[in-house]
Amino acid sequence: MLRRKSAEDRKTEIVTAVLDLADRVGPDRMTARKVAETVGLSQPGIFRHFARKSALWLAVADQIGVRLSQGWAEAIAANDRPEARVKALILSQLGQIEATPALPSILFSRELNMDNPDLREAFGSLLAAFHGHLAAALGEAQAQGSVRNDVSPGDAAVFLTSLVQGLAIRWSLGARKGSLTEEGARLVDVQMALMAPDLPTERKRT
Amino acid sequence: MLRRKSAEDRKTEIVTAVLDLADRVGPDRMTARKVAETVGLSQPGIFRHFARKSALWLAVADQIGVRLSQGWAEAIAANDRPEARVKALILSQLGQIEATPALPSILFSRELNMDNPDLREAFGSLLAAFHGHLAAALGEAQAQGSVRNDVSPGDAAVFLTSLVQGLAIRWSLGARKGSLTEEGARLVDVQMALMAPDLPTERKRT
DNA sequence: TTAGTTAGCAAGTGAACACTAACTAAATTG
DNA sequence: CAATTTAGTTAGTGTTCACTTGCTAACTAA
Repeated sequence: MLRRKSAEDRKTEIVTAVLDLADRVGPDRMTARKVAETVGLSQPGIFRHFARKSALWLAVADQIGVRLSQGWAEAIAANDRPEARVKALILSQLGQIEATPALPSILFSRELNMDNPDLREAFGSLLAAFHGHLAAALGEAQAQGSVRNDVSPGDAAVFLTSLVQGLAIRWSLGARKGSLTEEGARLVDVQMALMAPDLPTERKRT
Repeated sequence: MLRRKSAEDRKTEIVTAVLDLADRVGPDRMTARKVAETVGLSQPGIFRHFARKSALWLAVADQIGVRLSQGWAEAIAANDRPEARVKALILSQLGQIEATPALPSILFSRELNMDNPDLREAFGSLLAAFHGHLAAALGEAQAQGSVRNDVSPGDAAVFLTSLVQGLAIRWSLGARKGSLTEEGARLVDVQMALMAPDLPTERKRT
């Protein structure tokens, strides 16, 4: 009558359901009951796989971490020029947010900020890693002269990570109309142009 | 025996307590019970003043709106030069966040995003107003030649509001070490320098 | 002084939550 | 094919929540 799945399959199924619910009803309204309904189990069935809710969240963070890191690795591997790497990193991040819209709200969930220090640390490390990748690429770009040297790579990375977060907020509050990645691509280009050394076309002929 | 306060006084007292609690325990953990304890009332006493929790939140949004708008007005009035106005606007905003650290988390609270559309709209308007003030000042700055004209005022405003939000996130996740306004002042200067027209000192002599 | 208003209370209600206990039946393994 | 393991169940516990009911006592105005 009832198909039983392997624990491994169920776990990933549950994690997916959590991300879906975290988006649809909010991270702190994601209850065991709702997860159970979406995967077709009884409510206590969830706790068969994750003894506590916090463990469930950590599994979610783990999966997100894997996905983000993969995206970064691809962005880095696929681009020789460091400026192209910077842009690819940001587009990858925006793409992940678009595909997993719960991401920003998890970052501000009560679960992360108040109840689950491990979850908080997991996301903190992810953000730091992203910042690190960006700063590294920006440093290289600067070394080879494609970025002005009156801005530190760290500061430039702050501008760009902030841009990602700011865009995500605008996109979220604005009912998610339009493409996040398209708008992001345009604005990254503008910001990179601001950080580019003086171009001949822009240089005033004195 | 028990001092009774006027409803008006109590209301502002309650709103203040909410902001305090929203910071200390998180917006979605701010319960009527805790509010009652901090103002020294019984739990149902809260509902004497605010029939529903959502009404309480709207009162909070109202007070925040007043405070933010005042800050913007002062920043605009106190600065003749539009670039100075831009910086003052941002520092005002960062100051408000530092003084009311619950602000960013309210922006991502379940209450705002899921339960209370009016609250969501109230904050949406505030963000739009801030963006508008910034864009206006940037447009003026551009008109008088103190901002490059290869970036639109709207895009520039997005960069700067994003910077505010990005800094707030970093500050929040980083356990709020250091001064948000100081770091913000430094980075605004850097970004404004990026957006400044070519300076003689930076212009390469061809 | 007295009548009306209103800020407060104690007690309770029903719903939702995370999680437990005790059991069952499907899958796996010897 | 039996023995064991394990993914699932139903039923329930204690807690917390927003909010209600019905009352009292403190202010206020005639």
